[in-house]
Amino acid sequence: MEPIPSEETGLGPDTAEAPDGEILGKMIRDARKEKGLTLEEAAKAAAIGRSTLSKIENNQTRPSFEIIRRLMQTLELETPQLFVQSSQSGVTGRRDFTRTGEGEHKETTTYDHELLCSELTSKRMVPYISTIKARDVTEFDNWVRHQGEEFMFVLSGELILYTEHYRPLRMGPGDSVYYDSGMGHGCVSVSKEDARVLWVSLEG
Amino acid sequence: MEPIPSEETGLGPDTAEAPDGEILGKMIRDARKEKGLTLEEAAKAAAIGRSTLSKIENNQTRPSFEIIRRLMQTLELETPQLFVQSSQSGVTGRRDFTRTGEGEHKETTTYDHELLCSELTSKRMVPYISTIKARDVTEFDNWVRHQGEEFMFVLSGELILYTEHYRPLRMGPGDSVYYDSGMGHGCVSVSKEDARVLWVSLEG
DNA sequence: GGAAAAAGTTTCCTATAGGGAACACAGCGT
DNA sequence: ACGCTGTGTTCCCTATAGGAAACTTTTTCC
Repeated sequence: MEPIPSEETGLGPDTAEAPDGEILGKMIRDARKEKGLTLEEAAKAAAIGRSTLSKIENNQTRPSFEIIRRLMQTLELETPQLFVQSSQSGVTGRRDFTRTGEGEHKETTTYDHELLCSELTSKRMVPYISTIKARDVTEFDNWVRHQGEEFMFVLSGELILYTEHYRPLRMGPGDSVYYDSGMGHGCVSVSKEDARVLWVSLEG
Repeated sequence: MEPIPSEETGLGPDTAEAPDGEILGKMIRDARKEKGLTLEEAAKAAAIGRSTLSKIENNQTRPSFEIIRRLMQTLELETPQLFVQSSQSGVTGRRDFTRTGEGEHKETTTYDHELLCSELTSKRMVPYISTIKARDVTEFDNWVRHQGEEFMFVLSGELILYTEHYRPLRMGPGDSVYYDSGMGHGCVSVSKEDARVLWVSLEG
């Protein structure tokens, strides 16, 4: 296995071609198979015809919204992924790689943040690793809050997550939490060492 | 103030209810008015007929999925809105904790996915840990693609990320990558052991 | 292997989606 | 009043979605 040269950050070629609706059928078939249903079963559950479903899966028809809606429910498909090919995303056709430890750093008194991508403007999510410095805190005072959603995953150390309206939550490596970042929140490392967490933040 | 939920898992009503015939038209008309478009303008922008749009708004037809998709794009309607009424801003004031290893599992031949939250409907991002099973692959065949953006962080193992239009990218623990998930992509573990990665996916 | 059952596809027909164009109905200015 | 323009609705026709059943393929079981 030959070594593959590392490269990049940012730019890639445009994905000029638009993935057409051919994908819809495949997605539905995959979803059905995933649930282990036959055409008959799925069709019945969705109150549509067996043949109709077959045609949809083979992209031989342009199903009505109503039909798709019913299928979505029975197949428990996540809605937005059905709406392929809209893409107003800034990252279209891009890949942005960050080698461990090489992200841009930003330090405060309690945190050391390492940004895990090279630029932010084209991206909707913001991924970074934070080192939470060990310190003694009795009273938690310094709430952070910013409109949006946030996902946090503990890489190492032990920490306590403070969240408004909730009891403090003690977390260890591998634990994770998803929360409304509009709530006040903040972390304290409770281990002797610093704690490291991966954060992914989504505005809005 | 809301009583604080004592347990940390499972929140959000799972209303997969869809707008029935009556509502769909109204939602679309409202959205169009909101943007200050006339039937003519909206129809043209969505590449559909003026009369068709009129009928849809008056619930005099059962539009095809394709038509609705186009309308959604031009009217910039939030997708789930069309399927789920009620419960907007899903995670507001919520926290959803997952203890390590206790997420819901979903297994395929190449992956073992562990979902890092208890439910998805209220959330915009999807966090999960995937174990990429070690296997021998010469020809990479099975592209995954789904509209949106994705962030991936390698927890352990060595793997190669395949991305359309890019050279394969070899990654190790701590490395991460942010990419357009609409590009075909997929991973292969190149270590003897399985590789583990943290994924955060954002649709749309 | 062969028969039977199950799963999936194709055929056929009817109801209707979708678009063009005619129609209706405002406002607005002269 | 009168056109005139811009907006939304209705009519009409063609293409096709959707379902029942016929047909084909795959799987299962003896």
